[in-house]
Parts: sequence; C-alpha cells; structure tokens
Amino acid sequence: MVAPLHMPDERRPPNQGPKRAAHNRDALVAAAREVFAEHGLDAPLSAIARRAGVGQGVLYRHFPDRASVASAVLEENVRQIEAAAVVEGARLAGLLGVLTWHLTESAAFVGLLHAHGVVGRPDDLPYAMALSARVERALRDHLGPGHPLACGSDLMLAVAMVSGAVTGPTRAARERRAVSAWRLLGVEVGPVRAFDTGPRPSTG
Amino acid sequence: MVAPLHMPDERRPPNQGPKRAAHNRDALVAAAREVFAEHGLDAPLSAIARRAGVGQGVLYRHFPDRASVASAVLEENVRQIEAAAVVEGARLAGLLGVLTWHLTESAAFVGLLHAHGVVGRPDDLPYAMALSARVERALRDHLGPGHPLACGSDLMLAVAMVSGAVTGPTRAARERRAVSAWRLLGVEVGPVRAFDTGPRPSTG
Amino acid sequence: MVAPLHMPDERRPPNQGPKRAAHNRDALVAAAREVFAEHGLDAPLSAIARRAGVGQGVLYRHFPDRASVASAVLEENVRQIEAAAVVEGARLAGLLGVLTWHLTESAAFVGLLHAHGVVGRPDDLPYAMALSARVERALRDHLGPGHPLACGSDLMLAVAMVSGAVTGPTRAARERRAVSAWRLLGVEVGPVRAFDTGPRPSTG
Amino acid sequence: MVAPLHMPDERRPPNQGPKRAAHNRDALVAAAREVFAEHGLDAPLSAIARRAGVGQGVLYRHFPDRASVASAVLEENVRQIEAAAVVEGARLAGLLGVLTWHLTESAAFVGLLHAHGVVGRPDDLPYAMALSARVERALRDHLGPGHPLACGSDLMLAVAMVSGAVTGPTRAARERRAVSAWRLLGVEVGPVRAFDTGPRPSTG
DNA sequence: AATGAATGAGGATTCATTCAT
DNA sequence: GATGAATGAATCCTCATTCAT
Repeated sequence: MVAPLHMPDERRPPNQGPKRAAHNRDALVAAAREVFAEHGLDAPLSAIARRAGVGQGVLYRHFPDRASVASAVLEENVRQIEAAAVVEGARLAGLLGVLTWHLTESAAFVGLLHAHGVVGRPDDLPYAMALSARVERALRDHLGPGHPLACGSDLMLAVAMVSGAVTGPTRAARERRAVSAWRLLGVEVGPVRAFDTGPRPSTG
Repeated sequence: MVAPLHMPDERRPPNQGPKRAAHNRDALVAAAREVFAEHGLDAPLSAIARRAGVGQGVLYRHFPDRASVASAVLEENVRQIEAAAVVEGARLAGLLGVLTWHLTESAAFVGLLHAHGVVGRPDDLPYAMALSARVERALRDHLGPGHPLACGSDLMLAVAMVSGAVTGPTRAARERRAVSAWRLLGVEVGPVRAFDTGPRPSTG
Repeated sequence: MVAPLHMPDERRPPNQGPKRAAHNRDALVAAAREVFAEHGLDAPLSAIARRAGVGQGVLYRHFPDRASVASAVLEENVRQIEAAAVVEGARLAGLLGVLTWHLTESAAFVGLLHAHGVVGRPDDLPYAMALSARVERALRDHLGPGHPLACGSDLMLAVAMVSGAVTGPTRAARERRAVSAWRLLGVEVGPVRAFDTGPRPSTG
Repeated sequence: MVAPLHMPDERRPPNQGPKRAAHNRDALVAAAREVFAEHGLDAPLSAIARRAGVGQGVLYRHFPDRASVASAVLEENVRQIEAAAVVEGARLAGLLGVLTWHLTESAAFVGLLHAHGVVGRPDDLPYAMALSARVERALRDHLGPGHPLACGSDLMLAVAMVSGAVTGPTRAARERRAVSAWRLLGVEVGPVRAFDTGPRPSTG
C-alpha cells in the first residue's frame, strides 16, 4: 500500500457544496464550448476545467471522457436546429440559416458535420453519428421533392461542403464565407441567426 | 526479459557521411507522408524518424519544426499541380482532376486548402499560405472570364468546399464524394488522377 | 448523451435518520469484505461505499481511515477463531481448520497473519498487531507442551508460512495448498470450515 | 494541433550524452531494487527515476512498463541461483542458502516466489512465471529422489511457505525467521549468503 | 553529418478527504 | 446523521527538443 501524501492542512478553496453541481456543469459546458472553439476538439481537458474555475475532478465527475464533454457541447447546437425545425411554418432556408449560425460559432460543430458519414478515424465516436443524423433528419423534413439537394446524400454533402468553407478569424468573416458557399451551391439560405430556445430543459 | 533498447557494447551504425544527407531527407519526407496520412498532422515526429530509419537528430537537422516537415510533404502535391498547369493545352477541368486526386490521397493536403485564407489558429503558418497561393495561381491561369468561379475568391472557396467534403475511409470513397461535390457546384472536373512529374528535382 | 451523474432537480434520497446507522455500518463492512477480497487491501474506498449503497461521507463517519475499515473486516475473522477456541473440548487441529478456512476466504486475513511480528512497513498499524495477538492467544491455549510448535514463536511462524502458501485462483485451490502446507509442517489440521457464531454482537 | 508549450530557454541539467545510457540503466535497476524492497512492487515508478537521479523519460526508454523494471530487478536474483546451481559439487542445501539470502534481501523476490503458481491477479505477468520456473528448475536438479520435498509441487510449496515467513524490519531478523522456517520444515539449509557472479554479463 | 539517449513539461486520470446541504 | 459533489495532489505516460559522442 503506497502511503498517501495528502496535505489536508494546507489551505484549499472551500468546498462549496452540492448546490454548485448544476452550476459547475453549466460552467464546464460553457468553458468547453469556448475552448473547443478556439483549439479544436483535441484541446486539453485541463484547460476546460481551468477556464470553468473548477478542479479537474469535477470535470471527470460530470463527464467520464472527452466524448461526453464534446457531446454536451454539440447537443446544444443540434437542439436549436431541431427546435427551429418544429416551429410552425419553418422552411429549409430558415433552418440552414440557423445551421450556418452554429457553424460560424463553433469549430467543434463544424467538425461534427464535416465528419458526417466518415468512419475512418478511431475517434469517430457513435455519438457524432447520432448527433449528425439528428441534424439530417431535421433538415430533410423540410426538403421539397424538387429541391436541388433532394437526391440521395446531396443534402449532407452540401452541409459538409459549407462546413469546409467556414474558416476565418472572426465570426463575421466566417459568416461571409458560409453565405458565399451556399450561393455557389445555388441554395437559398435564410438569415444567419441563433434560435434561442430559452432556458435549457431540465435534463441538461 | 524485454530486449534492451540500446547496445551498450555494440558498435553503433557507422556514420555514413554527407552522401547520406539527400537520401535521408527523401526518406524523411516519404515517411512523413505516410505517417501524416495515417495519423494526421499531429503524429509524433519521432514516429517519422523511426519509419525513415534515422535518428531524431537527423529530422531536426533537415526540418527545424513540424511545419517544415509538413511543408515538404505538401510541396510535392503542389508541384504536381503546377506541372500539370504548364502542359501544352492544359484546361481547368484537368487541373481540378489532379487537384482532386491529391485531396483524396492526402489528409494533409486537404488541411492545407481547407485552411486557405484563414489566420485564426496559432499554427496557421506562412508556408501554408504560400503553398496555397501557388495552387491558386496555377488554377486561375486557366479560368476563362465567363467561368462561374471567375469572380473574386470563389475559386478557392469552391476548392475549400470540396476539401470539406473529401472524407471517407477509403480513397475510392473519398473520390466519389469529391466528384459529387464538384457536381453540386456545377463545375466540370476531369479525370481524377496523379500527374507524375518523373524524378523529383534534387532541390527538394 | 451520457446519463447525468446528478439529479439537479430531483429529490435526493431522504435522510433515513439515525436508525440507519447500524445498518449502514454492517453494509459497509460486508461491502469492504467483498471489495478487499476481490481487489486487495488497496482497493479504492469509494468502491466500498458504492457497493454498500451509501455516500462516501458515511464511510468516513464510521471509519476514520482505511485501517479501521480493514480492521472491522478482520475482526470478524478473529472473532470466529476465538469463538471456536472457547467451545467445550476444542482442540488445536480444529482451530487450525477454522483458521485455515479464513485464510482461504480472505486475502486480507492472509495479509494480517503474514505480517505478524513485522513493523517495517509504514502502514503496519497497531490494530494488525492486536488482532494477530488475539489469534495467537486463542491458538496457544490449546497447544500441548509436547507439540512440535510449542517452542517460542514457532506457532505463529508456522501460521505465517501457511499464509504464504495460500495462493490460487479459487478457494478450493487455496484450500488444497493450505492443507499441503500443514502436511509439510507435520501438523495435524482438522476440517477446514467456518465457525459461524450466529448473529454478530451489536458492538461491531 | 495543440501548441507545444516548452520553455527551452530555462536552465535544464545538461544532456550528458549517450555514454550515460549503460550507467543510467544500472542506476535505474539499483534504484528499483531499493524502492521495490522498501515499498513493494506497486511503488511509484517516478520514485525509482528520482532515486536513480534521472528523468522519467529515461526510465521509460529503458523499460517500457512496470513489468520490465521488475523483471530486470528479479533477473539478477534468479541468475545468482542458477549460477550457484551449476557449480561443481553444488548441493540443494547450498542453493537454498542462496535462495534464502535473496528472499531476505528483496521483498520483490519474495513476491515472485510467493506468487508461484498463482494466476488470479490480473497483473500476474508471464515473466513472473518464467522466472519462477527457472528457480524451480535450478533447485529440482539437485533434489535427490528420497528428499522429503521430492514429491509433486512440494518443493515450490515449501519455498512459498518460507517466503511467507520472511518478514521483519531488518535483514538479520528476516534471516532468523527464514532459517527457523526451514527448520520447521525439517529441511537442511546451507549458509545464507549471496553468490556473486562477478561482473554482469554484457546483455544486462 | 549522424546517432539516439537524456530531459522534463504537460496531459489524462484516479482517489483520499472535506464539507455544504 | 446522510448525502454525494468539490477539490487537487499524485501517478502514469508521451513527446518535443537538446546535445554529447
């Protein structure tokens, strides 16, 4: 038995109690969103914990692995698109606007859709496929039969193409490129905007 | 017992003198191409040296940093496109075919063109811009004034979009997606093939 | 998405009040017995709390440190041997059978007797000495003056030797080795069996 | 690509060059022998590197995993017993004396023989079995047919029993217990001493 | 010029322990 | 008295980079 070498007498930040749990989880997701956006999905998890202002253990308590953190971040993006899709009178152009907004916000979301249909990398995890499929379903429901992307996998191929174009130092620059990309595809895209769903459903 | 990793009493491989230098450099580039293709641009540099059969120091002698290794790998791709561009009677469709071939071969090349015009990431290195600019020049020279991609930065935007679509487990799958992507853009693309320039000029 | 590890909005399990205390302690000891048997004395304490179905704090309330958990587990083993020793007509061979049964059941008990008389390791805790001494006393009372182990510390040395031999993947295998070990020592050992003392006295 | 965060300008101890390799390996084995003896085979590998006065990476260069370090330590013990076994006129009692000397020196060696024949723990590694088998072979060759341990697995069972008895704060104390243990088994044991084989064979 | 060992910072992960509720 | 989240030290391991030979 290796002797533990704790120094419990040192000053450590006070345990703020279980009330912080939900708050911490939100802080972690927000931090992960920023860190992943800045450094990609390979960013150190410790950077996320640090930015969230919590210990590393808290991150591991809430998310057992990198995939769960990423999933939690992307989940929010997907949820907004799904929410936009079920609104009365929703049209494809509008959905693509919301989709595009998220593409310009989150490098991680770009990576998700960019990888749609790919199984090459060992870290292509099932959750990515599942999230990506939810986006596809939301969009496809609003795709008229005569639409130029109606055929086969053209819809998600176009999304991957636009994702590939969404690069640039600022959100505005990325948005410009995204809109140009849709234009080159001859696809109408509505206003690029978030679709805020209000307070998060209680499941988190 | 595990085989010792060193040979304390053995003669080390003899220094093969300056004649080896060019050979070693070629071996490093070839190894880097394979390793980057398999594990992406984040692969350990030590893996490249190992596969090339040289010490780590040799890698650092030839390439001061990761960027220059990557650049050397991409250089070859760019050179083929440039070579194809100066052939008598070359046309844009043919060049795009060669470009597309490289996109399907090399994840690293995809990254290069995908990142065209981006300066956000800290590892966006000048060499990427330079190489990317060379590709653009080679293509633009064959772009007729009435071509749908003639305007502004549409040409490289389209290339970035196709790059974004080139994903998949096998080269054949990636090629299928790339061809579909050009089709969605309404751009004619010639046969997807390498343009072998014969023995490489010794400058590297 | 991974199931959330907390229930921010759910009611937490109701505090079941002081009546639970004794029940929780028993559950912890039972859990510790299993966990220590499976993973050795270095097993995570959190695993014990989890298996007992209580929070980590409960474990720390009942047992201030790892040593006291281990001690509580071993206490039961020792008590059975003491109980067997005070039975009318008890003989050494029978006691050694009970002792051997516990050796084959509990890796932790093996460690206790194996370490008898040792003070080298920093985690050699007083409780181990005390428990071990109780075993010695119970046995020695039934050691006739002419017995081959009657001299000095030979008795507990023999016990340590048998403990050292009690290894094997299954209880049956361990029992075979233990019986052979006693045979090599020329010591008669009775049937290898538990000596159930009925419901444990509430003191624990 | 995560940006590397090295600070090469900071003072670091000078690279002492490849000449140190053999020296470092020896230092690591010596350090491992001490650390394993003090804290058992679960001791932190970092403690070994620290005691050897080398960086952690050096340890991993020489030994890819914990098993190789342990193996290197135990290899020396086994080799001495094998060497003693092939000496002209070697007898079992003498070999057991050498064996016993190593048991009193090294907790790790105790663990090796103690575990002989056990496959329960997931970290029961093949090298342990192989080394243990070499000890058995060396001893068995000198076991006359009429010897009390000649039967079946009694030989190694006895060794395991003595290993189980070899505990105590000082080498002298451990030796006393070991000798008493052999006496209880009725087995003659020669002088407890090392069998120095002189400079290590060049393979390390 | 080549070799490959040394170096240690950094990231992932686990777990003992505390403490707000 | 129960609960289980928070905390961060410690360990394992990898790799970029330097430099003696």
